[in-house]
Amino acid sequence: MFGIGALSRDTGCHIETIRYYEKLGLLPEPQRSAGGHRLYNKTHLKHLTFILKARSLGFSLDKTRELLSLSENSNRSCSEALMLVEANLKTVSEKIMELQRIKEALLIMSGDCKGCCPSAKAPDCTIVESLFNDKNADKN
Amino acid sequence: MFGIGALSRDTGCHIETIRYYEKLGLLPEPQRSAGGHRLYNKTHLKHLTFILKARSLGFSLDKTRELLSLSENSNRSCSEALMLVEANLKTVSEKIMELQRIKEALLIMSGDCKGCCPSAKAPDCTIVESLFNDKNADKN
DNA sequence: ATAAAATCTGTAGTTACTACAGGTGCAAGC
DNA sequence: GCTTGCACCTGTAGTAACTACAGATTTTAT
Repeated sequence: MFGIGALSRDTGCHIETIRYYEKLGLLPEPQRSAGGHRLYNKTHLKHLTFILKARSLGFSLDKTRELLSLSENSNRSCSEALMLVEANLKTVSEKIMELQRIKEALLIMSGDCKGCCPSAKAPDCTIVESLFNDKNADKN
Repeated sequence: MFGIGALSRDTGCHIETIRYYEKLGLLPEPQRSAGGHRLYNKTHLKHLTFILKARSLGFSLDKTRELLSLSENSNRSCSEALMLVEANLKTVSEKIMELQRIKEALLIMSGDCKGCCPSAKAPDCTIVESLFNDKNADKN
């Protein structure tokens, strides 16, 4: 049995975050000392590690909750886990593509500016000018 | 002179978002009709387009505010704009790398699972098991 | 016994919006 | 001139995933 400070140190997860996960029902409520302090065991440690790992793989807390429930429920199928992973893979791939598009555009802006910088005044900078140019702007 | 609905239609930006940008001071306060409705002109349209384009390039609203102020201030230098672009480029590149790390890991998980799925029960799925494995978990 | 450190609860702040609720303005048709 | 219906108004609360307090209490160490 150990306190929240030890759990925080062992996992690298902030104390506030641990309490937050408990409030959301991701982490089971631990025992309490006579004075009301939380007392954890190794199961909690495993549980929290699972959450942190899922989070580090880009799963939302909702999806993480789903994964946790799969890990505890023998009458659910492995294919549900696969579906969650593949949905996340799709989201992540899309984000990468969007960021790559952004990166390309920024590289062009930065390259163009090398020619006008630092002699130009800011309002005449090619960067600023290209932002007034409405081509390619996202329409939300 | 046109109303907020027309500005919204022309830019693809939600009415609520336009009001939100005004509240944040990103968009100058427009004139009002006798009854209090906002009345915009072409300058507002250009301004909002600038904001949307910056946003579509991954700039935060704070950085967008900076870019706007550069666009209006002749005694600021072009190099400030370049610095903003390059800082954003760095952020975007880092995000891409992080997402690629995640994508690799998810691909491995999904590949490993193909062998156990769909016969296994969820708690024994290689995906679930690998999440209990604390190697490589982010420590916040 | 007392001081210091750890922990407690609860609320508010962060980013960039979105979604109401409940009220008023405005323009068109009759 | 009146009514109807849509556009617009303000203000508040909700979203995700936390973080940062304030102010009180408990635990631990001397």
